[in-house]
Amino acid sequence: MDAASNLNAAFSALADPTRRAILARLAKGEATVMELAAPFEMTQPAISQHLKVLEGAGLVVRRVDGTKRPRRLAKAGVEAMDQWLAMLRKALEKNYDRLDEVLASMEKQKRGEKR
Amino acid sequence: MDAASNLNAAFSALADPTRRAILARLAKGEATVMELAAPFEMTQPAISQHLKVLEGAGLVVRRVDGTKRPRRLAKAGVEAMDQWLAMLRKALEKNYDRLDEVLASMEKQKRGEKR
DNA sequence: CTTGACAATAAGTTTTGACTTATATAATAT
DNA sequence: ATATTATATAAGTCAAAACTTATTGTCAAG
Repeated sequence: MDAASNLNAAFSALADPTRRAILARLAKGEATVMELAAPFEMTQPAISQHLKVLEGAGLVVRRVDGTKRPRRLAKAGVEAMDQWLAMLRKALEKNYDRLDEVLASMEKQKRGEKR
Repeated sequence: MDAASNLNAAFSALADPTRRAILARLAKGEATVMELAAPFEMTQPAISQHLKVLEGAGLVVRRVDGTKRPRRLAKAGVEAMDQWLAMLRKALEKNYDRLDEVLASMEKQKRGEKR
């Protein structure tokens, strides 16, 4: 479970639109498998499998409540991706070519911010 | 090219460690295909194919210089992912009441393993 | 103790992805 | 023109992903 494999798992988890939709739903609060499955045309096992992927990526955690297994968002995975993307973002801010630079600073001035 | 398919492409592009390494290299500045291929044991066509994926995701752009086709980072894709992740991050910050965590750890302890 | 609801797992199918080798194109140098 | 360098495309292979249906495990209610 090194950092790279976490990123593999996390980014590839988000590559699937169903899983992004599940996360978006969970961003509103805890939900059971059935609740998560409802909006989709997929079967319940399919959703369970997606959830397994999301858990493996550290993006979601499971709780036990009777026969239910409500899920909620987990910080771990989101933070890992966030940090990696921050690296790219930083590089983009630093390396942009002249044109980008001019355009970017013009944009920023509109908001009263200066780099 | 709607927003969702951009996200599909962008996240799935980042799911591959070779492609993340390519992006990390490009974060240091423009590079040709051969330069990008050098650190890997893969063949040149494999790298060209990875670059095609990255371009499709709007993460990388191509320039023409003689027979060379140097690549550099592009903002578009990074920003799209960034915004999506921001949504999750926000949800996590919002839901980060200690109550959730306390409940979670209580559940965990209560799990007394009865068969 | 049986039943029904909730969820996970198994096994099979079909797409999709990441490579390979071989070949093609395009600009540059000889 | 021909060769060389840089890259792209084509075609095929193999593994992994995303589903499906069928089945199983587990709890809680009657």
